[in-house]
Amino acid sequence: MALKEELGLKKDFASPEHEALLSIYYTASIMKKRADDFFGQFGLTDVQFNMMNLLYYESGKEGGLSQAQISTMMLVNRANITSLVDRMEKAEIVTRNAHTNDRRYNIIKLTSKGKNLYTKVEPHYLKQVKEAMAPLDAAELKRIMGMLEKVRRTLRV
Amino acid sequence: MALKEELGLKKDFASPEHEALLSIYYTASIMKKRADDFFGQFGLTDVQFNMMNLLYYESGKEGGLSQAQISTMMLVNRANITSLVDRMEKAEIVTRNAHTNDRRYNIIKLTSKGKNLYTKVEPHYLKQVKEAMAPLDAAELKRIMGMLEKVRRTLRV
DNA sequence: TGTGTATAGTTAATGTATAAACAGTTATTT
DNA sequence: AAATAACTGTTTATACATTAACTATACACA
Repeated sequence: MALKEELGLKKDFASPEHEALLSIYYTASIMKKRADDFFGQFGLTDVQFNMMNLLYYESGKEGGLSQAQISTMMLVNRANITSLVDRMEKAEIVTRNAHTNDRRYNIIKLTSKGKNLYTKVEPHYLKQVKEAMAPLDAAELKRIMGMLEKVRRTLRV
Repeated sequence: MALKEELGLKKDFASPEHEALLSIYYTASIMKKRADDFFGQFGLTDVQFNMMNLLYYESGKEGGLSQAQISTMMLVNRANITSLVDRMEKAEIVTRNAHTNDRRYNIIKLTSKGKNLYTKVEPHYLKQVKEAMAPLDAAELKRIMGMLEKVRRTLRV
């Protein structure tokens, strides 16, 4: 069933370009809903898990990341990170400490509770990801990533 | 530049499936930001324009749509539509009237101001869409839509 | 005829996103 | 050294997303 039917529309899309753009948009929207449902089981949101992933794998020699670094890697405004860290600090998943040399920075780190939760959830998450993308074979995965990269390059200009 | 470099990550993605999923997610996120910037010129958001599009092209014999119909076509919870219509009613873009036969329904219609604004913005929007998707030729557009459709089918189950 | 069920819309609590304005800290420049 | 610029994080106002609980209305059927 094509997007038009999935949304219950009567009118055709204005152009193949429009249909493709909306396909990307709505597919991402459905993926996000599924991810949020999944992470809800563990008391997390998809955004929170994403931040935990960054802290787990991308931490620098400080053993953590600044809020600005996190916002760059998540492609969101840094104002977001303030409240996101607030919530996760309250849940005892991360700590927030001033950088010793440069007091402009907060260094965010996973607590041991946060690390344990991350390693517990990650394998289940990666299994879900494989299942979600199962209809695409290796060549298709490569092709779709290439096409999306070209689109992003155009959008970034 | 691949996604890993775009986000400034050190570690590789866990699998091609994971990278592809995040490619879809982040591409949609960048598209949304661009759309919101674009519609901001006209005092609109992307979500508001999307609703105007539905009212313009998908209205039934009532000459409008119910909030439940709108929420279905936008793939969002109906609770969203209450405040969305509130804001657009305030901006005099739409009207909200009780259905005469079934008073459970609100019928949402574009005002003449809303229609004028829609027809003014639409051609510029469609031009932007063509530009954004220009790096993909007709065959690629078809291919990416087919792949995304397969993914959605798996996610919906 | 009345009772239970389904549907539409609203509200409240919560999470995430933006932009703009601000304070504090550090870097640069003259 | 003092002035300026750049950067980090926070706050506020606004928009949009969810779920759960609620009211009102309509329908189905015993």
